[in-house]
Amino acid sequence: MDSKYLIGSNGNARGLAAVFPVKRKLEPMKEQNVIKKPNNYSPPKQPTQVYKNVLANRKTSIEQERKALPVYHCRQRILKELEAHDTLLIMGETGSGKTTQIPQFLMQAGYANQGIIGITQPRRVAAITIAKRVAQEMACNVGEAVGYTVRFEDSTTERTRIRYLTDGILLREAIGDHLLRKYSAIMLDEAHERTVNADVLFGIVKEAQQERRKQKLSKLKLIITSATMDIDHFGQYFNVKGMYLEGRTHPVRIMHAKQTQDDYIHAALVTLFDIHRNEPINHDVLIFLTGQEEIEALAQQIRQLARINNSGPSDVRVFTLYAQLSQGKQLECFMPVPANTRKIVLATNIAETSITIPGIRCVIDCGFVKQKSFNASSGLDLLKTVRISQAQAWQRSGRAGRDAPGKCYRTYTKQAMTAFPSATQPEILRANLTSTVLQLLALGIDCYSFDFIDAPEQQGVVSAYKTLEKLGGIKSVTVPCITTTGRWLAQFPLDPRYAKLLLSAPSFGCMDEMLSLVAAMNSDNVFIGHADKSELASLAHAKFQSKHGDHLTLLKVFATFQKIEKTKIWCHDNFLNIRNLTYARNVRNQLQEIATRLNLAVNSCGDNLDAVKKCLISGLFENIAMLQKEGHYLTLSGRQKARIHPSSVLHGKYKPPCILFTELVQTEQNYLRQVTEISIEWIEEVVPSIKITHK
DNA sequence: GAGCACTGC
Repeated sequence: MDSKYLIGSNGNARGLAAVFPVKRKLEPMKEQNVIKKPNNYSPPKQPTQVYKNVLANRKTSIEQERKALPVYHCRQRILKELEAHDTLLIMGETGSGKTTQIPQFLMQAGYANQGIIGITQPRRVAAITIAKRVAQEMACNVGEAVGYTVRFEDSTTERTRIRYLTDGILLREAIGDHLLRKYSAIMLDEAHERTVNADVLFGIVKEAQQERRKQKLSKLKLIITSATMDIDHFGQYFNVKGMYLEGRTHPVRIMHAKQTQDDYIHAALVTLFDIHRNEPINHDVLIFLTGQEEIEALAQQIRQLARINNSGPSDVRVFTLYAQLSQGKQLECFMPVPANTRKIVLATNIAETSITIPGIRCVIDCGFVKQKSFNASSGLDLLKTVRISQAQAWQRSGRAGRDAPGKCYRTYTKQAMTAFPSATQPEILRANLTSTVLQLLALGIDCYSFDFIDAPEQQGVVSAYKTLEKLGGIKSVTVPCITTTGRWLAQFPLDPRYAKLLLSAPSFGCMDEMLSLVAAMNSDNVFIGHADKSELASLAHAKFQSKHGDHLTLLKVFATFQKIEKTKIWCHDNFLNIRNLTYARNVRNQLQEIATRLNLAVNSCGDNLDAVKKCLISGLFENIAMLQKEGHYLTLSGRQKARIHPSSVLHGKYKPPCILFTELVQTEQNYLRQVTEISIEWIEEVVPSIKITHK
């Protein structure tokens, strides 16, 4: 092996290696943002009877565990601060117990007497598992005093006082009631993740709080919890000072590369084998990489090298971990490995927050991540490998210290890291805003004046308004005003362009088909393409191919899936992703419920599939491209040069003169993903405002 | 003739 990359973990660096222990510094709390004590403050009520019963039933071992949590000792202080201030900002480190304990403190203090306590989470699984844990602590069943609400699943009852929910659900609820009247307290957990939903919620809860004060309604208490990085920003926005909660994690020693590495995969590989030679065999390794292909390739390489080289004292077991992997394969990395074997997990940033693998003592961080961003002027989606942020680097290294002291090897220099952005850019600054803008309008809020913690660029907002105007959802771009159509569009948990497809489908006579297609388009790729089994897979997929293009192919797959009984075997035999198809089924059911509520006729076009294709134009009229004589396509709006993506059924075959596409993505080139042939004449027929200039 | 990170309603 090339020795210039070797890491000497004992400090005698050779090449890449170098030992630079780095301590994470905590910024001292700033006091300038202290809020004044409100004058109309009333002390909370006494504990409810429900809670007294709960206390009586609580098991002592759980009680001991609770007392050991760092947050437990801050109970009085948290309650006191919350009495004095309506908003509380808590910097809670991993393992502080904030998410499970603070809601219980609030309930105990009587905050759940006139309204419930809501805690938002960025992820479904988190909302569910935390609710279950807290129910256990309170010796009740989920759905009694404690419950959760996530999409497709609501465990709460009228008895529920503490409710864990995803931020998306709370945002939906806000559309129904801007003042969030059913809540007496809301905790926005993991605020530093800065999801689009959370960013919008910040503004909404802030306004709800002010408005309730103005209307002399019951108070809305807010607790924002975040990791340490962005705390000043939150402090200024909410006009409060932060409170620090220590965590319970172990120290992680950080090692940076001594020299710049131009091949981070190779650097990771060499580092791994160095760890394997020098570290105790029971220290498991987690390697952060950027994507599926990279992960599978490196996994192969490691397995081979381990076999040939036998370089280490013992064996290795390699696991891969990324979102598209089946549930079963994902769970494999949780299984214990035989003695004298090292567990090596190659993961995307799914292992950064979503999945925690026990036993990890070493992390190798390549310093890159694949990130999606949206360019409003070209309508281009960019999926690029970019540098991670410094915050992300710390998050990754922390994964080595969950169970015991650990080590983190960074395949980039300490110097290089200073050039990394300090925090990941909030998603709202790089997302397509059509959906967000409409949701805000449904709330009666104009995006131009909304109090964003970080306002998106004007251009993105304007282009979102323009799209909404073309969809018939708003009246004017300069002074946007939501229409009845707009209100209907906002009813669907979909991109407004997809929602439009459902609103227009009845008049094309293809609602049944469109419900299925939109549901399927909303789920991730249903086709499984194996590198080693590609011939078998494409043979299986060929059965579903429609000459019209990818949309009707997808529809055929989903329709067959809906009819089949033994879905598991069928999906396996046909190289289809059962998880994504099942998700599509759930989405379809939800969409159909909403359609029924809106009195939309569920009609079917049978074999007249032109109806489906025409209907697609009604929402995706911005996604049309024309074939040029040079052989590439040019998008109608945005005038981008692009080619049909190789994954398309229309790729490499006859090139239709006019196509409709789902997405324009830039990777190495511009690609049109999911395409369908349409007639040029249909465009003006379906959307009269679009004029096609020939040649 | 190339390849898509991660969430969520």
